[in-house]
Amino acid sequence: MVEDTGQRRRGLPTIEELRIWRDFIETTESLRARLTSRLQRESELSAGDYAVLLALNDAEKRRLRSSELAATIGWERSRLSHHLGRMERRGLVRREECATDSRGAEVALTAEGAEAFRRASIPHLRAVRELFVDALTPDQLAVAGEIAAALRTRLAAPHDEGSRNGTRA
Amino acid sequence: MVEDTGQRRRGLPTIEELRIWRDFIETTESLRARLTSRLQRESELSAGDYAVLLALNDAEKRRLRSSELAATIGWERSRLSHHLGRMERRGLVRREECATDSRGAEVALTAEGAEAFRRASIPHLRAVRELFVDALTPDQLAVAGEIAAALRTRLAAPHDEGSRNGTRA
DNA sequence: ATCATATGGTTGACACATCAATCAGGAGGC
DNA sequence: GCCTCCTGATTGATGTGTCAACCATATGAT
Repeated sequence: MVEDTGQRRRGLPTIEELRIWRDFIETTESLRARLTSRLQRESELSAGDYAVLLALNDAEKRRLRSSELAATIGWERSRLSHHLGRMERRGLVRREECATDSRGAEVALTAEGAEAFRRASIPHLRAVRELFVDALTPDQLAVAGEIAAALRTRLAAPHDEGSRNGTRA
Repeated sequence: MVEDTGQRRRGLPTIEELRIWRDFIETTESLRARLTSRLQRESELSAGDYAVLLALNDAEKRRLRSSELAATIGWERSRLSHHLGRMERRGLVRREECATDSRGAEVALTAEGAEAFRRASIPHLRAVRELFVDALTPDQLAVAGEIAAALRTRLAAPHDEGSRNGTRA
């Protein structure tokens, strides 16, 4: 752990650090892909659909202003707009105009959307447990939380703008 | 840590476990997004471009059979084919027919592609260091490696097929 | 009231990912 | 040789993500 066969410290990761990085990012990526493909197979919902339905389902009266929804799930408005278009076509949500601000749109969960979410929810959570929670020791799980917090802090730090994104389970 | 305010253990994650999961997946997702947007800004390359260029650059004679390339970076052949089409249009790679198997294609790094990779590489690695390696304590980094290994093992286990995916740094 | 500007949201263009279908060329059996 | 089956790779359709441009309404200054 002191050898440093790689670069002689010039702001670049060592070989070992790089190995960990690649392992880490590829694995989380595979995990995400696996979970979404499973969700898709079992419930005909994409990860995006699930995030939207979850947020709406948790909301008062199962409806949200479009921009609040975007903020909740951490999406750009444009992305949300496109996605809502597709979901609306499938009957999962409905867009209605907002009483208090005529520019605004309210997004409402349809009965069909609520039902789809209900059906998807348990199996999805079970999958999260199987593929993530149960794969780790309690210690590892705790450190996973720490790591997320540390990375998030660094991402939030000034210095490098251009952030965006985030996906919900 | 023993309270378990949530579900009464029925294969579902507890509230706390779910919180960690969401933190974890959202954060890694943001990290990935940030790195790719930075790569894009600094080098006009997407994460996919980088993965392809890296693999080719490491290869003997800077060329690979299409399917070997796919295996190296863990992509489906179809995804790679589409991506190579776009990269070829930009002059980063060249597709040539394979001498030993006339179905096959060989993908070769162009001078332009090699140059683009060279320019992108250092800043990208520096970004990995800043946003990942340096954000973590040595212990956390080590555990990150363990976590990746544990998750990977679970993903590789039989039981749930439908995997695919993986991205390289 | 009028005008500049900010805000909420949509749109279009394009890159990217996944799936199913396709197609050409190898490989083995006969 | 010839037929079947397998394999390497491409294609098209569709869903998804990002960016920049856009439109309409709200808001605040004057």
